[in-house]
Amino acid sequence: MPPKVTEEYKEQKKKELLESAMACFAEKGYQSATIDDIVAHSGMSKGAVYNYFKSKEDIYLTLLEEATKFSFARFHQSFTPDMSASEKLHQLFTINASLPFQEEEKRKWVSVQLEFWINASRNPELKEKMRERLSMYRTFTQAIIQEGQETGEFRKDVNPEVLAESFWVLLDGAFLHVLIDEEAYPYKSLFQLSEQLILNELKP
Amino acid sequence: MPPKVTEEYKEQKKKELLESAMACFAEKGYQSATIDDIVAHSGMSKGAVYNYFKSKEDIYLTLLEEATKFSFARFHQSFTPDMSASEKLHQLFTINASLPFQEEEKRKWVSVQLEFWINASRNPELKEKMRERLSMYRTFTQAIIQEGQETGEFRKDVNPEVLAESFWVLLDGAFLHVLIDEEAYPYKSLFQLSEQLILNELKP
Amino acid sequence: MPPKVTEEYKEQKKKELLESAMACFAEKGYQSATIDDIVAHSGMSKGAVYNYFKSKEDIYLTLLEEATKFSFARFHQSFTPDMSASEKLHQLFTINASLPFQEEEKRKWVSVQLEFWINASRNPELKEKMRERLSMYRTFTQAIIQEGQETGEFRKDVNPEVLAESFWVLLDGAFLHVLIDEEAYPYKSLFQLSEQLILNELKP
Amino acid sequence: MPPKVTEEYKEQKKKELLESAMACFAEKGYQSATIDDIVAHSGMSKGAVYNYFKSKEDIYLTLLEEATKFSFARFHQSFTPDMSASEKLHQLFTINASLPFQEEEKRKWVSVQLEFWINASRNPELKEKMRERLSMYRTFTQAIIQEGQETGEFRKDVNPEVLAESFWVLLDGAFLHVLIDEEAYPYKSLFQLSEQLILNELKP
DNA sequence: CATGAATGAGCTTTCATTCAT
DNA sequence: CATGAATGAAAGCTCATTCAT
Repeated sequence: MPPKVTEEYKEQKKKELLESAMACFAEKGYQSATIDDIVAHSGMSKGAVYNYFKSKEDIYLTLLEEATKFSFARFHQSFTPDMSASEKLHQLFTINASLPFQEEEKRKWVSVQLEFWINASRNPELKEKMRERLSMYRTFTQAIIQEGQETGEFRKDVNPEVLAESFWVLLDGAFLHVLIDEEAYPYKSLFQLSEQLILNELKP
Repeated sequence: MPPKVTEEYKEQKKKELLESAMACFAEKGYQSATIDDIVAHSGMSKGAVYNYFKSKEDIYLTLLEEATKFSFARFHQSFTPDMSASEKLHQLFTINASLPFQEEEKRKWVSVQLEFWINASRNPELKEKMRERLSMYRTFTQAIIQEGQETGEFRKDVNPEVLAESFWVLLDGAFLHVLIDEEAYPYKSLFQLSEQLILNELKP
Repeated sequence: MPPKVTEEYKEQKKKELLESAMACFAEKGYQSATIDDIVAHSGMSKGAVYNYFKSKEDIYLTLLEEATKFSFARFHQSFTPDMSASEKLHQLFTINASLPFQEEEKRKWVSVQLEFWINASRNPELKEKMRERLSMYRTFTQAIIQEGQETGEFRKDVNPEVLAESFWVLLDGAFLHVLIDEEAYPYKSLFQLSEQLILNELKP
Repeated sequence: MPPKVTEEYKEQKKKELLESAMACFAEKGYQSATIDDIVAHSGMSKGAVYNYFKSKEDIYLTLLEEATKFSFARFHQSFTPDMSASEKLHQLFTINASLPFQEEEKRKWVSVQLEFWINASRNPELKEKMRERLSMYRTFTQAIIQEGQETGEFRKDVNPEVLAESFWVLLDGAFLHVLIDEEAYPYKSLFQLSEQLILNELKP
């Protein structure tokens, strides 16, 4: 006889908890958000939290892990086999540029993500994880650029790695600014210019 | 050494405290760094801290305030009247690009700064302060660009505000990446490319 | 003994805590008594105190609130429908006069009560609460006097409000003196005289 | 050569300090008023406080000591050799009844006095001092009553000690009530009634 | 004597985690 | 598995007192 509680049930609970955690972390920050906040937001009991996660940090880490997976999945999903390199690059920009504006929840996500980034810079283990993650993103973009260089879409005398890095530097920097200035500044035009800066450098 | 201590003495003490605070905030983050950490680092007593600052938050805010002042002073100092707009822009890049590599202390500073940025995004009052600060930086850079456009150094069909914003997005984004990747990635080349991306857009 | 504890269990805990708090406040005064004192006296943990009350002040206020309720309940209980006004007045004297001598705990209560009174005089909000409380006591006694005046037991040319006030002034003043002189001075005779002073004024 | 600083100068300084201390104790209470409050109020330095008094408690005790002296001096001063016992009693009532209404400062004095009373009830040493003080006041009043009994002004079958005690119980109780109700309640009439209650008992 | 910066024990309160039921 | 009361280490901050100048 299998356990009373199915695996899906448990996954569902974990997911609910993660969503509540994100809302709380987004609102108050990782340190300031309390387990009680998460409990209140999720409607579950305090014990339940510790049945599904072994610590507050565990929740945080799981949250970030899931997000990276989800983010990459979205990149791959949005590509079709017949896309050119510049179309892919444009797609990548579009996905990310639209991110913080779409939904409230997504916008919150940005602050949790960036806060984690800062925290990681102070913890060797997290730092290493973050480094790998950055490397994945960079490699992914670098591959697109190289593909474009091979097909002749892009100039060949551009260092694809450094430009890939610049691509994410521009996006991450923009996220940072959006956090403070979301209503005040016309970020749409910034994202357009960013794309243009990258493409300027690539077009033959 | 109590009675009628000179004003400089007190300024010096405050400065020492601020330096200790920065070291602690840099190492553990604002929330995790404790007053006792600052006390231990500075060698002063707990009471002394509260003789000079009224709360932990006060220390934090003072730290950031001083830094902004210092940062702007440095910009202005590094300019000479005979510089062209592109020389000024180059100078601005150089100052900032070299920042996180020079000294350990300066590098720590970046993490404190960025952490404050995230915190500000969750606190309306701080957010407003940060917005003003961003605006100052943007306006400052925008003026240089416009100056270049007037002298004919730069193309006139570029929106100076958006490009000024891009300038700082690139720098702040780079700071974010440096935090995680300072040894692993050749940031010199990134900063060079960043400058080139901006100048590409500007040169006639 | 955590999950789904009965409401009575929680009430019991609160009551225990309040009793410990009163013992501590009585011994050292509100300001000087520490949460640790209450913790030590109650045998609970420091956290437990904050599970049941939100602050030291909350404990204090609850303590006083409960006491006023209890005190009034006792007045009403001790009255029977067939009592004359002077019997009621006598009863009121008896209840209060016996109060500080009966039990150690009750005697302590007097000092906590009077300390609160002084504190209230320095805090507009508490002052207002206290004023209402005094007014309740006065009105209650005034009604008895008026009842006696209507039945002809008491003289009609006495201001019932002022005499009701005098009644409590005598009692509260006596409590004050008892605090200092409980063994040294024959308070029984004082309370007898007090009653006589009031009745002298009332008897036709 | 005598010390630069005359004895009067020092007495003056002490007096100033005591006045500031009383203002602070009256406003916040003994525990909550800080040495810094007194320093701020007096305009002196923190060191000065400790030059003239050895501790905060010392200030408090001196304050009370001085007050008792002053209070008794005032009683004696207000009596003339040709006064009858009932005139003296009336005088005593008048002095005390007018006390808390006259000046703001005097009114504050009442709260400091009563707070000390409560504190004394928790400290054997202070309690003993207070007991002596009460005894002095009682004996003083008792002497007047006995004087009246001897001259035939007052009834002889009244216990002068208990009535003297009642006299002060009424006054101290009234002070307590005034603290809370100073504007709301017509205390003049209460004091009048109080006097009448005492005289009723005494007149032949 | 005067000064006021320095001290540090001690205070209230918070909160991640545990575990008896 | 679920619950939520219990725990106590640790945090920020206060303030009476000291003492070098």
